Amino acid sequence: MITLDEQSRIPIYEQIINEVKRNVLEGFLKPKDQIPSIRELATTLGINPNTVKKSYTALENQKIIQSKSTKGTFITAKIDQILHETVETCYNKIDAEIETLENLGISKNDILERIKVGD
Amino acid sequence: MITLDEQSRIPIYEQIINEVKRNVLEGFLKPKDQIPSIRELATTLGINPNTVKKSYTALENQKIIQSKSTKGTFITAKIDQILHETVETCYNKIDAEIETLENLGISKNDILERIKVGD
DNA sequence: TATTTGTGCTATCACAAATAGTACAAATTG
DNA sequence: CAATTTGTACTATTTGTGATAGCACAAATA
Repeated sequence: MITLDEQSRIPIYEQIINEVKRNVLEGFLKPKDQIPSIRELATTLGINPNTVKKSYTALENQKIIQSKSTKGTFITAKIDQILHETVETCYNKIDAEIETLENLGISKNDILERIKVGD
Repeated sequence: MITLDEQSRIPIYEQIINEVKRNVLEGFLKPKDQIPSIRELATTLGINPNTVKKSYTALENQKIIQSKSTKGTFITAKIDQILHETVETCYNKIDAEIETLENLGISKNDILERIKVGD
């Protein structure tokens, strides 16, 4: 299931890219699975087909999907392929925030304690 | 010192806002300190004065600076005023990334271990 | 034959960011 | 006094990106 966040600063076409990756990661999509056609997804999301096409082209360049003329578009990436980069990106963002907090004078122990208890 | 990241998706006027706050947080700027005039900062950064003005107006609305006609612009906020919101924002971002990682099947313990050793 | 698929292309719109330029009043400086 | 610098205010324009609109084509399918 692909959903969009209208408020986000992230453009729609990038959100679609992220959503497809998320669906693979969560096991909703597996290799050889067919994803919605450009026109169908555009209709579902209430957006223009060209916007979906832009996402699909990018995903194809990243070897995550493969489009076959007159057939449809299919998943090629395995979970592992996407997992690593996603996890790394997450940790990088966390590290950056921690660095900011440390620069504000907060000790790493305090930060870890606060993170441990959660929100 | 105010610097910009050309590549960032964050607009220049927002980057300036963040930079002023950062300088206060790091102790480079204190209450009553004068910050560069609109025209001067614009020249330094190689941008349009109107862009700087937009940032200063926003900062003034947030009670972080105060502009005095013909005098200049001055810091009013104390560190504490900005600290709380900044820290909260950081933790919120971290929490969001952790949630993503947990959704990918990584245990909180694993995440904390990875964070503990750092980058 | 009609439909659906991906693909490709051009043109256009919409919006926000940023720029350009001008002008004014008030204070400072020389 | 004259020149400069300050913030302020305003309009118009440019720019870049995202998104839309619309058309057309070839190939496979039903």
